[in-house]
Parts: sequence; C-alpha cells; structure tokens
Amino acid sequence: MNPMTAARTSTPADRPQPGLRERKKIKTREAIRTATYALIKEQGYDATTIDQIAERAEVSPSTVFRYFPTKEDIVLTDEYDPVLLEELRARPADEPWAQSVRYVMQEAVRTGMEEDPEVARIRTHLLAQVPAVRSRMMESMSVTGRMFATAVAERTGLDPDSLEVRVHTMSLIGGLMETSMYWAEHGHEGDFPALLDRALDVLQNGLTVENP
Amino acid sequence: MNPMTAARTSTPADRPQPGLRERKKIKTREAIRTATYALIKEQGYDATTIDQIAERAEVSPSTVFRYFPTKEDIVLTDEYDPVLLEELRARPADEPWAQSVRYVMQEAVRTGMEEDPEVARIRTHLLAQVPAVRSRMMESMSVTGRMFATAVAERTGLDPDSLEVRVHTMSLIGGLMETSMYWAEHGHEGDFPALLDRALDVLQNGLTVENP
DNA sequence: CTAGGTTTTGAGAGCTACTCTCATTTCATG
DNA sequence: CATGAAATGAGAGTAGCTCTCAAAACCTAG
Repeated sequence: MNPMTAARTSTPADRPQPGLRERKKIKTREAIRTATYALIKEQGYDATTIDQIAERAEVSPSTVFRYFPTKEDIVLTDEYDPVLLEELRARPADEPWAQSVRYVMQEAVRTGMEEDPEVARIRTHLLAQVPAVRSRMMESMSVTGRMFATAVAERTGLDPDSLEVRVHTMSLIGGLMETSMYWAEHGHEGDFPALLDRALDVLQNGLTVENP
Repeated sequence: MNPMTAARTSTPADRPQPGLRERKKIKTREAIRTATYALIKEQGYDATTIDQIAERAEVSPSTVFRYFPTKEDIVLTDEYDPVLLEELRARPADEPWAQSVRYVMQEAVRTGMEEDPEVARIRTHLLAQVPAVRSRMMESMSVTGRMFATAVAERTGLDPDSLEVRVHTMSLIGGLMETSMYWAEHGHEGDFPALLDRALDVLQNGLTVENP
C-alpha cells in the first residue's frame, strides 16, 4: 500500500548484488531522495527546486527526472504495494474482510514508522500542507485501491470492477488519507495505529450518533 | 457541493445587474469557460493551451489566470456549495442523516444534468482521463467534505473536527468520486442517479457479501 | 459631461516543472 | 581490449503560473 507513514527508503528484500550498474542506480535513487528530504527540511517544499536537489545529490537535473517522474514522487514513491497484497492474501480465508484489512494496515503503518519515524512525519506533514503532494498521494492511493479491490474480489467472489467494490475500496482510501492528515494536523500527537483503529471503526459501522 | 455532474455554467440566482462592470466580468468568465470547453472538445485537454483559450475568448492570457487560478479550475469551478449546504440544512431534523445526504446529492446531480448534460459528460470524462483534473476535483471535493462535516455536526451534535466525522465525510467523497469515474469509464451509460444510489448503499451498509 | 479616482486589462519579463534530443561517458561481455 | 548497451549530462524548448507596471475602461462627483 501506500500508507502515508510507511517509509520506503530501504529496499524491502533484494537479492545480493546484480552488478555494479544496478548498485549505482540504487545509490543514485537514494541520494536524490535523501537530498530532497534534507532540502525540504531546510527550506520547505515549494522553495526546493529540482536544480537544488540535483546539485546536492550530485547528479544532473535530467537524471532526477529520469528517476522520478515528478517532484512529488521523490517524496512518495512506493515499492510496497506488492508486499501488502501478499500479506492480505496470506490472511486466513475465513477471517472477516474488515478484520483482514485492519490487521494488514496496522502492520504496514507500524513497520513503516519503526523503520523511519522521521520520514513518516515529514511525509504526513507534506500531505497536510502541500496540495500537490496530497493530490499525487491520492492518485497513488487509488492504484492501491484497485489492488485492494482485487483482493476483496478474491475473498468475496464479487466482481473487482463492479461499482460496489470500487466504491468500497475508494472510500477506504479516502478515510485513510483523512486519518493521516488528521494526525499531521495535530502535530503527530498520539498513536497513529490507534487513530487508524478509530477510523476503521467509522468505516465499518458508520458514525455512532447514539453514544455512551 | 461539487458533484461532478453538476453544471455550473449559468449563475444560480442573481440579483438584477449591479452595473456594467460586473456584467462584463460575468461575460468574460463565461467566454473563457466556453472557449475552453470548445477547444477541449476539438483537441483534447492537454493539447489545449492557455494561450489558445485566451485567444478564442478574446482576452489576454493574464486575464485567464486572473479569473481562474489554474487551468483545471476553468473546467471545474464551483459556485454551488453554499446552495447544497442550505438544502442539507433545510431537510427535516429527524430525517436520518444518510437519507438527507442521499436526497440532496440526488437532487444536485439531477439538476446539474438537466441544466447541461453535455458539460456533465465532458466533465466526468476529464475526471476519468486527466489526472490533473481528477486531483483538482479531489481537492475541491474535500472542501465540500468539510462543509458536510459542519452539517453532520449540527445534526448529530458531534464535533465537526473530530477524526470520526472527518473520516466519515471523506469516505463519502471518495465514494462519490469513484462513482463518477465509473460512470464515465462506462461511457455514461445508465442512470447516474441510480449508480449514486447503489454507491450510497455500499457506504451505508458496507459490501453485501451474502447475496441473493 | 467632464475630471479624478478606482478597477480591470494587456504586455511582457521571469520562474520552474517537465520533455526531448544527442553526444559522451560508464559499465558489461566475449 | 574491443564492441555493444545502458546511463548520464548538456542544453534547448514548452507550458503553466506569478508579478509588475502602464494603459484602458468604468464609476462617481461636481
């Protein structure tokens, strides 16, 4: 998935080294990302230009665009979706769907934050502050959404392209985004996983009007 | 709101004429929009530049940006939110929230399509095809979402800024967007209001796995 | 109906994200 | 080490968008 907190700096699980060329590419990729995060921390997102990023990462501006299609992508790129999907599939088939989602999301968010809490914070912060980043995230999340749709379909036998499944997954995504923004807007106080739990409750049961 | 089908070409209900100056501004605004729709129809969205729009609308490029902050906004600008909010508030206080939403959305979509089905189609088409437009729409929809949050809060006594309310409204928005895209992707076949109904069912009751 | 102040407009310079092309460098392989 | 393939850099070009400033269009008194 793309849970906004999940850090994607390290490569999940790579075979040894497939040659100098490949290793260099990975290094460059990371150099660009690192440079970007540093500059953003110093000057903010908008004030940071591609040229600056290129300079600090010691590559040419062209190269930056060769590695990332847009500036926003440098901050949000995602190599985790397949992992998530696998985990979703690995859940027991008789577990209620909602619970599987809850488990997997929690897991993703948690490991993401453990790996690099700093990045998780910068990222959610950008999500809340920079519209362009938010938009891009939304796009990438909807790709994730389609993936969820596949999983939901497998489990329930519904058509992944049906309106129902699509609306369901998309509303899930929307709720997730909002949860991240909420967290960021409140200065990253409190436990993100706990917020996620509350959000998933709302998504499952609707707003509880009649309360305590 | 911003229901993607709602046409916003005509002014909802304007007091007479407040002077030549104001009337000209309205004309210019419409000229720009008309020019834009025409050009998009001829050449597609990306191929249409601001300069072309300016030329056809017989204004300078600067003026185009004075009227619309971004190119996407020319296609999606929205003057309906306040109306929607009013209608929401006008619903009987004892009507279940979900039903109020359903009614108001249906109404908005329906009148939008009656006013100008052509624009409704172009708009949903762009929504499905052009990422930038989709993003911008999402942004504007989340403003609408906040408005919904206010209404929900008034009705239920919940805090409009609470995570719960925010997640609820945002998931609604997400579902709506997906419905519009679905409609567009399927060549605008079928009744949009009917799709909306199905979507709202999912949002209220979740996915119905155990079926007929 | 004209003078003076306010808005709106146009012209144009400038910035930046992003694309494309082509020559050069860097790695891989036999 | 030679040959081919891939990655890089340099640079030109496009388009969206911002800003500034002077000219034009409108409004309002007198």
